[in-house]
Amino acid sequence: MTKRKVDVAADAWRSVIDLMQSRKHRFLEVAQEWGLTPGHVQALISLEPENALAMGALASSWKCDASHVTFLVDRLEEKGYAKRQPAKHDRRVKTIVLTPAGLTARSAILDRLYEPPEALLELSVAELEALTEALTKVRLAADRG
Amino acid sequence: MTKRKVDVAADAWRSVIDLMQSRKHRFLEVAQEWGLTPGHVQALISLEPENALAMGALASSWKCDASHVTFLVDRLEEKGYAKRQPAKHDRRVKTIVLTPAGLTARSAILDRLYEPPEALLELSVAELEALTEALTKVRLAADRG
DNA sequence: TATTGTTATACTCTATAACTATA
DNA sequence: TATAGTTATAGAGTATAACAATA
Repeated sequence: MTKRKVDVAADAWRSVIDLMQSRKHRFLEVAQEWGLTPGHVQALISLEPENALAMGALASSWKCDASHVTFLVDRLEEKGYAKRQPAKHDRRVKTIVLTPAGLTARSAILDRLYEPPEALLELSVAELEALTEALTKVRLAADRG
Repeated sequence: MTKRKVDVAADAWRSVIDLMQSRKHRFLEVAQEWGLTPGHVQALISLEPENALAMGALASSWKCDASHVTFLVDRLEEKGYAKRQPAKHDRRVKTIVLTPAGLTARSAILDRLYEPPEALLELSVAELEALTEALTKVRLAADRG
């Protein structure tokens, strides 16, 4: 008896989840290294240098209340990682841009988060390439859907 | 010029992280469906039926303070999903066991969490099997390390 | 006296509601 | 009057410290 594709997919997905679960402390760890809360790390890394957003847009993107965006951005501003920039066309709107220090911190944090587990090196280069290709394909499909 | 293995591994890991990122809302969603906080869901699914632990052991496992374990277990007990069982050998120690309702809830929640994204079906069965095999290998290596 | 777990309390994170400034 | 963001405030979640019961 052969498995149906959905069951094979379920096995594969379960392996992804279980692997992530075993690494879930990493995020908290990185936040502590930088003296930030996990929420502030999440905020900092989602501030894209080439696509500065306004407070309101951040609230939607982060799926939280506008008042909480104020709270998060306040701390990032205190840390010198971001600053509010009133928009030219409408002075109510404030765009959040990363400072040079913020850019540096953000990319250092991303490096730490993307740091692969040692165990990944047990795979061959061919297996690693196949893995990347497969998961990228899935993510692109997910983004479309 | 060919890439070094560590760089290929970094690409692979990044693809895992990015994929998970795109699904991070799922956990919160499931928690809401069950009228639980994410913390309580995390607690419930980590209570293994075949390996009941005491409060103190849960505090280490969950990397939180003992007083917070009290808080979490209180809610699970109120919901009827778990109960405290004073240990025979030392009546200070309380072992937390899942009730029948807790067992049912736990496995239903796990089913929801393990539910694969539609997009995974874009991969062939062979690709899915390779994915599972590779990630399982990594996780086993990580557990050893 | 030392240890397991709880209670009292305070601090952090997050949301809701009232407010200010601009449009 | 409506909208962008902030301030005041209250509710969860989490920790620290003092405590009770048992060892």
